[in-house]
Amino acid sequence: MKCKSSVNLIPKHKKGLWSPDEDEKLRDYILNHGLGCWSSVPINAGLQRNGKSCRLRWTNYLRPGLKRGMFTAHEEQIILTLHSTLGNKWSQMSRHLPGRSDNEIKNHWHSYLKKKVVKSDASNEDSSSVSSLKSVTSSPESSPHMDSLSTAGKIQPKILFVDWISPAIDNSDELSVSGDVDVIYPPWSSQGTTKKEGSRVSNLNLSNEVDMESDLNDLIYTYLNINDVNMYNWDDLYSASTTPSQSSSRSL
DNA sequence: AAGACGGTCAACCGCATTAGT
DNA sequence: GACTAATGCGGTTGACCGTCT
Repeated sequence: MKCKSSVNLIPKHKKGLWSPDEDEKLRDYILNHGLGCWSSVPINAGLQRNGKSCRLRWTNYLRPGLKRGMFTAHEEQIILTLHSTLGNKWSQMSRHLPGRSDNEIKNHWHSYLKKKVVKSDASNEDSSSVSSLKSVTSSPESSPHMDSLSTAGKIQPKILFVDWISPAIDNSDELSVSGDVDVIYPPWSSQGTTKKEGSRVSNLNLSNEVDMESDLNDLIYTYLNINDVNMYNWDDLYSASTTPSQSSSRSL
């Protein structure tokens, strides 16, 4: 945990909005060196920021795979479901919404969803919409997207960031979905760097481990609702995580 | 046209937790 | 076990922008 960095060498830390130049420095540094000690990142990257600020900027804005843009109705439903069971556990929610940062979910909740819920509760306390939401949220495993996922004929995802998979799942090399899925272990992935040495695309044949199924299915269902893959920063992803010949999912 | 107001979002702050010494 | 520093997390702030009056 401790990091032998020369934090004291930093005279003062810049605050406020990030400039494009700063973004580029941070992105270039992480893509080239991977994630290590955040306190040393600004020094090595030539930024007058503290490590905390760099981490936030990376996770909320620069990290490849971030979706950005409007939340879909499905994503909002997931947030409502999770919030009713987890409360204000934004980081836990973000694990169920690949491509969304905890900050993004939190902001969307405070700016929109919270009011929506309040309005809904006030207008129809005994309405079916409220009761249906509560019935959905009584058990995380019984969420509507989980139910519909079990139906046949769904398109399978072709590619997943390892960061989108919970650490619990990633403890095994075998993942519990049917078919082939490309799991990407990019150099910035804390989960992937040690196990896969980064910069690899692993084409995994997935097995049927029941105890892992629900979490991964949840994740995949979310993925299936992504309509426009171009909203992802695929260029950054592939340039950093693969060599051109390895991009088996390039056709996505 | 311009000021007020409200909504959104990026970023900061402070506390809690984790992990090394 | 105590101390210390790094990191994670949630709450809050402030800048910006669009709409309203």
